Amino acid sequence: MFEIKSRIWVENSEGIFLGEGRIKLLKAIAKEGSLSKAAKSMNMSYKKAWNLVDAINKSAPKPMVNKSTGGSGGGGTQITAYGKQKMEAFDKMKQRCWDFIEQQNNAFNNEQ
Amino acid sequence: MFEIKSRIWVENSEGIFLGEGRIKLLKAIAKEGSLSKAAKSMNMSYKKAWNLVDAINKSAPKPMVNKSTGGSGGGGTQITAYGKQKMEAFDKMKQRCWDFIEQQNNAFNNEQ
DNA sequence: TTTCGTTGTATCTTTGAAAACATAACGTTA
DNA sequence: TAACGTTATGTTTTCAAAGATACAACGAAA
Repeated sequence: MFEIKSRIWVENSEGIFLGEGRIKLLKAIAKEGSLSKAAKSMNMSYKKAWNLVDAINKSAPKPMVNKSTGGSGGGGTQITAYGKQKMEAFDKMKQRCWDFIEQQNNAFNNEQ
Repeated sequence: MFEIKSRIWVENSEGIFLGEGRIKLLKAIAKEGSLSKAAKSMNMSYKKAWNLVDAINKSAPKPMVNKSTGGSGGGGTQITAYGKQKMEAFDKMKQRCWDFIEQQNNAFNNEQ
């Protein structure tokens, strides 16, 4: 029995905007309140996480995160309202695609 | 304006069965009649092509290709009837998924 | 002004995948 | 049996991505 798998992401002219890994990181940032803690919670190096957020920023038409350096807690990173909206839009879109692809399993396995 | 991109492939318990690259190679084999010519036509090394076909064989429940070594033309590789059927099934399934994903572009770009 | 936990960068090392290279085995035909 | 163009397989090299390490900059609070 075969199973259809897929990867889905969103691009614009500036490059990749959101993908499954980036969404996972953004969710961790929203939960942890900082990029370094988010990276740690995912067992990802800080540098890799920083590069991902940097790439997101470069392709995003409006800021996805607010970063602050220094201050009482050392700083931190928050997701903007725009960022949250795009994250939700991605998740919904991905789910619709997954649901559709799931239906295709039967078609592929039964096709003569 | 964002664009949704995707990669789609088919697995079973033995590993990856068919993906977009494997389908492209199988089509070249069907056209050329040999693995080495197919690889050359795609600017792919023979070894890489051979490894791909080997992986396909290992996950396929029934033979996808008939290979012969030696003989008049040195041998060759043909796609079996089963192979052709699965290639078509994959292409149709992929097209349905792409059509659906294409529709999601608007939904993602317009979502508030 | 010292401390703290962040963000921001640079550099070096490791690792894994891809490519490049080399060569054996095969079987029909001449 | 020699030649040919395949398939089959092993070895080495190259290269880019990932990871590891180190350290500077920041700014509020004590």
